[in-house]
Amino acid sequence: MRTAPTILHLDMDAFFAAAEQAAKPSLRGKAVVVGGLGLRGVVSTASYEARVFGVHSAMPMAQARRLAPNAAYLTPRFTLYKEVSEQVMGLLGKLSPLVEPLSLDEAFVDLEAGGVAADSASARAVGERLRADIRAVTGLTGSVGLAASKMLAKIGSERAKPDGLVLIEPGTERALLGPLSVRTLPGVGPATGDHLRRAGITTVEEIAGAGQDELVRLLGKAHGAALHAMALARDERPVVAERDSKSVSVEDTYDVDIHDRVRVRAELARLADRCVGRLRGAGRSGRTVVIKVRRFDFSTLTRSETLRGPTDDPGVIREAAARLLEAVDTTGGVRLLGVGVTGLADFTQEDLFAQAAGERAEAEAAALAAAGEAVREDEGEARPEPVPEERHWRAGHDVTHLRHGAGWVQGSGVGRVTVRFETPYSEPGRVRTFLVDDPELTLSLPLPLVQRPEESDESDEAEEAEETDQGQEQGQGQGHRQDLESLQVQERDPDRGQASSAPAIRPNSRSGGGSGAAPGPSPAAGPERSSP
DNA sequence: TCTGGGGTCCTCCCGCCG
DNA sequence: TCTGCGGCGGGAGGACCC
Repeated sequence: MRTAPTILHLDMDAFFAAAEQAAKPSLRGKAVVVGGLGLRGVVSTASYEARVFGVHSAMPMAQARRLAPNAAYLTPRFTLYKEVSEQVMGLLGKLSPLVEPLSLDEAFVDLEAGGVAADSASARAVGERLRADIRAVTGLTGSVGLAASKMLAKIGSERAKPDGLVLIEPGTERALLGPLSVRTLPGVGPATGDHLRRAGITTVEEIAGAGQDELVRLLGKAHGAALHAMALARDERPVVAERDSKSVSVEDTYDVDIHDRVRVRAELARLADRCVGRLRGAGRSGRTVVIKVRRFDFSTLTRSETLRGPTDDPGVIREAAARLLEAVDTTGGVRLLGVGVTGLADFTQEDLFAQAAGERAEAEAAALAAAGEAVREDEGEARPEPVPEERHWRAGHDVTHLRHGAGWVQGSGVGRVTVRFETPYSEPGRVRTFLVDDPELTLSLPLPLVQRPEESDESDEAEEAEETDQGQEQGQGQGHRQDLESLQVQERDPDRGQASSAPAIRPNSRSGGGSGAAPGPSPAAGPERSSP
């Protein structure tokens, strides 16, 4: 048990939403909600301004829209978040060789392994410097918790939010934890919380008082014992820098339930191919194939099959998934399908054969590899993507217009796309509306949130890059050019602008696509949010 | 109101085997 | 030959986390 607060937990504040606000000057200080905009989407992150209305993570998007109709609704831009995350993780890496990322916006750092003196003043100084560095490098704020264990460091950062630092002095842990809700402890979710409540246990000190035997009786061996230890502030889990993943899976929720069995089979095959793509991308293979089916009534079932050896062969995984589906009743419709692989290895059954059987088998393995390549080419064809990805005007995504410069998609629908022209370094910009197949409009890469001095002429470069893409874009756009005569370029006052209120039309039926709602300014949000 | 996607870990059950 | 038992792997589901 450590006696000094040498474990640091960093949690970026409302990460996705904050990154969007940094990228889009017109959204700063406004309610911003990032998540799936499809019919069955949920909220990934809500800005603090949106939380005032009761919007929070994991809430159904439809409910969020009712609570905060004037918020800006954006689809996630993982490219941007990953870039910012890498910058942040880079800063953490300077503190210690022992950094355990939990997600894009959260990590533990073992300061002791980084040679930081084991006293509160040193830890606090490191934490404050980190927060300043994060702000300077990314323009965003993060909250820091410092304590002698992971659990307490995490509780610390939670209490520090937003934009703060909390150090839990060794010796004060029990007093701090005691009155807190059982839900504060990691591993206590809605079900366990209910379970404990029915047993008359609602606070951490009541867990501690109940005794380990009672906890084990209530929750089972592993969970009960772990929870009792946590309640006594005992948490010896080390910071682990690298972890091999143990499974790879992909899943899709459909806007409308699928009833057609043939379509279910086709979707499952498509998911199997995507899963193999991810598996191969990670250089892994797997032995157990799992399918997941969520039915119309939200009941979820999984079926799995363990193969004789690990494989990354799309044909094998597709066939296994198809076999597993045969045992599942899908009458009534399915809302979600998934394919996963567990029992991961760094070699395949084919590799083993090759090793064991010498040259002849090696030749076979080569043939198999060639077959794999062929299938990979098939994957592209098999994917039903009649509309090129580039022409999906997803709310929040960056675009460049030949004449108007850099901006982002504010919304789209009925053949129009509304763009606000501004960059992370500009003043709030103006809004203009174009036809969705306007050849002068192209998707572009996210700009860094903080302008680096040597990149001051970056926007020019970005425009040049987009111009190179222009030819392709035009070619792709020819097929579905329509109602050119109705082209209208609408200009709006940047402060009062409201994007088209036309009904949302999703350019493609798969989740993740979609038209954004108009992120008009939300008058109620402003005054209620005092800047930190 | 209507519930994403990608994971991890745990528990329970069952059949097989010695 | 039958039965009981423990270990183990596989399969299914639940809970939780970000």
